[in-house]
Amino acid sequence: MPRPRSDEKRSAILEAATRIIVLQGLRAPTAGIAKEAGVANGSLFTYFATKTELFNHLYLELKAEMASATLKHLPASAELHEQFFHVWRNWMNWAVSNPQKRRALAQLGVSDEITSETRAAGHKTMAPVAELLERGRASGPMRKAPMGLVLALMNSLAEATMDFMTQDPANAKKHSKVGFDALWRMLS
Amino acid sequence: MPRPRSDEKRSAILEAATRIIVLQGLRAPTAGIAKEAGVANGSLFTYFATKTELFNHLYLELKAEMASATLKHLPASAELHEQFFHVWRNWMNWAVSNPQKRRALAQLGVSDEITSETRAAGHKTMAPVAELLERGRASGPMRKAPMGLVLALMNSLAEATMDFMTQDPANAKKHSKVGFDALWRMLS
DNA sequence: TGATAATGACTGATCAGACAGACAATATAA
DNA sequence: TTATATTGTCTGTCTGATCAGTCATTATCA
Repeated sequence: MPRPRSDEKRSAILEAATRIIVLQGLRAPTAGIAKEAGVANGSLFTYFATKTELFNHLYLELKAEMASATLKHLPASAELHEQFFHVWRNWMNWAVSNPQKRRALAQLGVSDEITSETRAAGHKTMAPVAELLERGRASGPMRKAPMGLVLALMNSLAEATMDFMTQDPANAKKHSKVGFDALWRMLS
Repeated sequence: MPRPRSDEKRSAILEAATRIIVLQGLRAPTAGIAKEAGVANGSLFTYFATKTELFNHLYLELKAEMASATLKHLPASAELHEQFFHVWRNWMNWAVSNPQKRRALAQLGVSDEITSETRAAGHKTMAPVAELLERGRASGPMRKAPMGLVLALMNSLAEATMDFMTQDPANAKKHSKVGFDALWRMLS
């Protein structure tokens, strides 16, 4: 039997890619990613057949991690407003605590190297948040608006709030509150 | 006098760049942009010293055009709500009527080839909208929130609404209304 | 004719991915 | 147990393709 394919190296490559993407963008040479991961240039291609495949895996991994953090300890039986705020706070906390991962995710999300399948899979991970939103608007002024639009509006508020928190971390908590209140006013 | 450097060719290059960026992204070869503009690839560099300079000029040009369209026929003496809605409608109309320019602008906006000077100049063109927003929030629940955050939130709602309108043009007008009402609820 | 604009073949640099062999880990045979 | 064969992973040098920008030459004006 040969040496087993190491999951640690796989992770090392994904983490290295995150760091390098933040510093150099998606145009960064694969050689740099491999070096940062402490792996030979050619080895990278034994884990991911192409650069594009690496990017797609990284996108999904980051998206899934974000969703997982966002949904942690969701109080299933609480008031909707409280559930929503819990999710929002988790979401914002993840963003401020992981600015690099978020930056990389943003770059990947804009790139056309990410396939629509990967995007779809990524959206799926946030489905529980969409459900929450669905309940939130059901009785409010947006009850007749298309769900897709409402989702897009919420997402955009979240992203804008995260940007602002990251840029001014000292007042992050206040900004998070402002963002959430804005969202809630929008919904009800 | 020598032959004057043609403004028409300059514009042709900028328009060609817009089209090519939409189709191929910012990595598109300059040769392709030159060809699309009906100009030799070397000539491109008599108008713009580097690819980066071309991108910066294009960014500003597009931003300025958007601002100009947005502020057209602003009814200076009307109610704030009406002024605001007027601006919003112009803004959304420009976006739906110029999806390519908007796409190109989005790609440029995310790129790190655009300098902070260029960005600052771009923001300046939308300053009147910022003023309007300033008045809009002055009496509402966001009166104590940082202006930068309020601006970012408005922008994010606008972008999300534009995306949705572009994606479903048949109902663009309805979506525009939903977006604006959401913004207004957020502000007051 | 003198001055600048325009041209397009060319170059030097860059990089994704290929490839041929090295190596670690086991399996088998005596 | 020791020696050898077999396996698939890992390596890092190499290559073919790509592209931004150059430059010697030509075209176009006053």
